[in-house]
Amino acid sequence: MENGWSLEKKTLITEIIQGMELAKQLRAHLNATSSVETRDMLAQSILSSYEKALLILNRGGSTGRPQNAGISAGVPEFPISINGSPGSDGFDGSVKDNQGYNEASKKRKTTPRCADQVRVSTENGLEGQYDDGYSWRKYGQKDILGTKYPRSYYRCTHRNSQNCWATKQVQRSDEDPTVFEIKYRGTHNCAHGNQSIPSPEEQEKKQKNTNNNSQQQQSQRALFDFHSSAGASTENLDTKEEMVSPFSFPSTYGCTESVSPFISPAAPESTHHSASPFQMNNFAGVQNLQRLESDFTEIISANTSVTNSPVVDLGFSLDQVELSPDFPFDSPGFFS
DNA sequence: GAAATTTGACCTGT
DNA sequence: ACAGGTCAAATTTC
Repeated sequence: MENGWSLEKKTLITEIIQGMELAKQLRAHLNATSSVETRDMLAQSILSSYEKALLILNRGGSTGRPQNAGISAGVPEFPISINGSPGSDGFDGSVKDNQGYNEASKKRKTTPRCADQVRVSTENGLEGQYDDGYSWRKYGQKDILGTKYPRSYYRCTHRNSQNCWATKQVQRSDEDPTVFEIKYRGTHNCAHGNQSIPSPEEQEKKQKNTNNNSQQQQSQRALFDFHSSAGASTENLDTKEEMVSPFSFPSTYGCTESVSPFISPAAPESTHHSASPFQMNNFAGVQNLQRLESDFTEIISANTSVTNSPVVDLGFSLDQVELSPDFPFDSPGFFS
C-alpha cells in the first residue's frame, strides 16, 4: 500500500511539473505566431495534468496499485460514483468478474457497465486495422439490438498467463461502417509493453499489410493515450449530462461516454499530432496513469474541443508560482 | 499441434 | 422475458 501511494506521489509530481512545463510552453506560444489550435491543445493538456493531479489527491493515493489490489477489497475506492448510483458503475462488475472464476460457477457474475470508449476510423473499414498495442483474443460476438453489425468481444491474450483481465468490445458504427467504437474495460496487468513494440518478425508481417505500420502504431498509441489523457474529466462523470460533443455516440450503457475521433492513419493530423513534442511528452507522462484511470468512466474528448474539460479554479496564477523540478514534493508530510 | 476464431448455449441484470 | 456478456466446444488458421 505504501508503495502504491508512493507511486502515485511520483505520478502526481510528474503531472504537476508537466502542467507547469506546458504552461510555460503556452506562455511562449502566446507571443509567437502559433495557431489557436496549438494553444488550445496546450491549455487542454495543462488542464489534463492538473485534473489528474487532483484525481490522485482526491483518491488519497489509495488506487495507485494494480487493479487486483483494489479489486480484492471489493469496494470502489474512487469517491465519485460514475452513475450516481452505487453498485451500478462497473466497479463491482470488474470485481466479481475477477473473483467469480474461483467460484463454483464459471459464468460471469455481473456485468461491468462503464468503460473507456474510443472511436476508430479505419481506412478500409477493416476491424483489425486498429492496433492499440495490446494483444487481444476474441471470445465472443453478439448481435446487438438496434445495430446493423454485431459486437465483438475481446479479452487480453494474457488473461491466463498473466492474470490480465482487460477486455474490449468492438462495434462497427451503423452510420459509418469504417468507424469502430471500441470500448475498453478493465486494466491490463500484463506486460503489454512487449506488445506495443512488436518483434521484428511481427513488424515484418504487419508491414506487409500496411505501410509504415510501426510508426503508425506508435502515433496511434500516442494519440489514443493523449486523448485519454486530455479528456479525463470528473465533471462528466455525471451520467445525466447529455454529451454535447459532436463525436459522441448513443450509449447503451447508461454511462456518460464521449468518444474520441480516432484519426485515420492516412489523415495528416495523425503525423502532426505524433510529432508534437508536448503531446509525446504528455503521452509519456500519462502512460502509467492510464492504468489508474481506466477503473472508472473516462471521458475522451476530441482535441478540437475543450468543452469536456472541467474548469478547475486552482486559485492561483502560474506566474506566481515557480516550481522547480527539484521541488521536494515527496518529502515526508508534503501530501499528508 | 498450438493458438485463435466462431458460434450456440448459458448466465446475469434490468 | 429479454438483451447483453461470457463460456466452451467445434472449427479454422498458422
